[in-house]
Amino acid sequence: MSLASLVRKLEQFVRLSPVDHVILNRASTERVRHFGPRVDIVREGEKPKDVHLILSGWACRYKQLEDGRRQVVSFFLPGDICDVNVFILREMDHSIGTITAVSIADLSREFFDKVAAEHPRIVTAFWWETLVNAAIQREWTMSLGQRTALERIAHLLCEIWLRLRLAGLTQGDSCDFPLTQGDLADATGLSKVHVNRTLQELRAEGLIVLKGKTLSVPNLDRLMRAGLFNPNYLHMDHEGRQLDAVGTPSDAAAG
Amino acid sequence: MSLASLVRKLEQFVRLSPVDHVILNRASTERVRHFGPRVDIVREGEKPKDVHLILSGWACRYKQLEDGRRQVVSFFLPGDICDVNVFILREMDHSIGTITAVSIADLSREFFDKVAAEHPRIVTAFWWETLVNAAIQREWTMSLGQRTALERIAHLLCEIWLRLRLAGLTQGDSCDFPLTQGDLADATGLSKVHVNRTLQELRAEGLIVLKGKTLSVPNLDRLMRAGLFNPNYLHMDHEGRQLDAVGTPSDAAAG
DNA sequence: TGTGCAATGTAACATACGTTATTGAAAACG
DNA sequence: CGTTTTCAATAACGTATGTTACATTGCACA
Repeated sequence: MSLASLVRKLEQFVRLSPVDHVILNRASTERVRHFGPRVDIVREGEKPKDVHLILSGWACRYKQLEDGRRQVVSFFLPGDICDVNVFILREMDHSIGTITAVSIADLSREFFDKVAAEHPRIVTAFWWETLVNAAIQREWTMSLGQRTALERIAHLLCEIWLRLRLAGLTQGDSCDFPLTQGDLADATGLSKVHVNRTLQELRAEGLIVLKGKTLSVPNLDRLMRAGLFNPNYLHMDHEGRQLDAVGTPSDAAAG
Repeated sequence: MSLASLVRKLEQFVRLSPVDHVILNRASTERVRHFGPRVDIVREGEKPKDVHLILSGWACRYKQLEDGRRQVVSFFLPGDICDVNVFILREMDHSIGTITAVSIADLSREFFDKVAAEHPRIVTAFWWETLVNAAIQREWTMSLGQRTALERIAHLLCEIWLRLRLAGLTQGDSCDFPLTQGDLADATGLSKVHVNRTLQELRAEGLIVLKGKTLSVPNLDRLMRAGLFNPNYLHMDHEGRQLDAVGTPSDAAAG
């Protein structure tokens, strides 16, 4: 289904050929699996076999300490690829769990070997994906190390917002937002109670409207300022294309 | 000089051919630069041109907020590669600065293109390096989000210790340790004062001896327990090779 | 071989955030 | 359609860590 999100995202960065499209399309329809919400897709310690492409739904990567302390280390949105080439490692150092119901396509080692040999544009696009994911992880390090609770949450919301927008999953100034306050707590290293307090503060300042499972961001600039958010780490611009162009896919693709 | 550390590290994971050795050797002697301590090698916002291989000395990646808050997001030790393929991005989202005097080799885009086309073993080794760096960044997220000050510092020391040992840079139970308490503070998201308090605590419990620029770890197991350290994320084992084999390079290479 | 600056150490005090507990409101479910 | 469970909200209280300030040590360099 939402192979569209992957292609849209990658094409923001590299122009893919018709053949590239066919390859990606085939890979994402061959071995599809479905999961319910709040379920593990992969567990720490397992041998990684395939690379997972999120077709729909939200998931997360998380780690746990012996005593149960849990940290969400990243979120996966539709169009995200879990870890290009993970299968060269012997075992997973983290788990992947769903937030909502999720559909994934399993991408085999053979698929990546073929891509590496025959589809250089896709290789570049996958490297871009890999480098951006690394940059996101660094930015989370920055957030957890230096940002206050309010800045941290504002920053995370900006990041999710921009990533959803790039994947074509925002409607106007709002989007689906299935994360619970507990999820936000696990991702930001805060307690649930403090996440609650902080969300109220963001609401009180009119920076967000968050109700049910919908988030609205009436003024992205203000939210970005509140979170000391600098979008450079998402590397959404390429070859002179500007961040503002996001949201107008036809223009962007033409660039 | 310390191309040895890179090769030793990579060979822990993939057996490289004699030709691979020649290629790496040439790349790491062609364009070498030297820097003093506490100096920037690359600055946020610049266009990435080359990939940097650390030949000797310690460096770090760091980010800064507008108001000056600074976070070290990773350390580079001899044999580390800064970011395979960064040059596909338009601009750096972080800076790289030296801790000690540092020598680096600049690896060009052409070098990576050539490797990609002709040296599959090196490609695999570079992917391993990339995946391990990602795993380290996730583990830092875990540390900053969930570990207490003492756990955080103990964990970081274990990580550095194992990475140095893999690079062949430990002597018995001690190693060079040029990080100041300020560096540790920037890396762990703690204040300098609290880093000082916490180091005293680690010393008092006999977990570390840290004096001048030398660190000794009399009992790695105990330090690992104090930091809730699980070495799996460093992916130092491969094809049945065990972590214990680290430190006996000839055996390891024979595996 | 001082002399200056950076790094370390210590103390007193401040605070952002955590913990525990309870309640109400939605969802999920049988 | 009630029942159960999860999620959100709020309050009272506790604490790990931050801040400011200053003293001490150690090392680079003149």
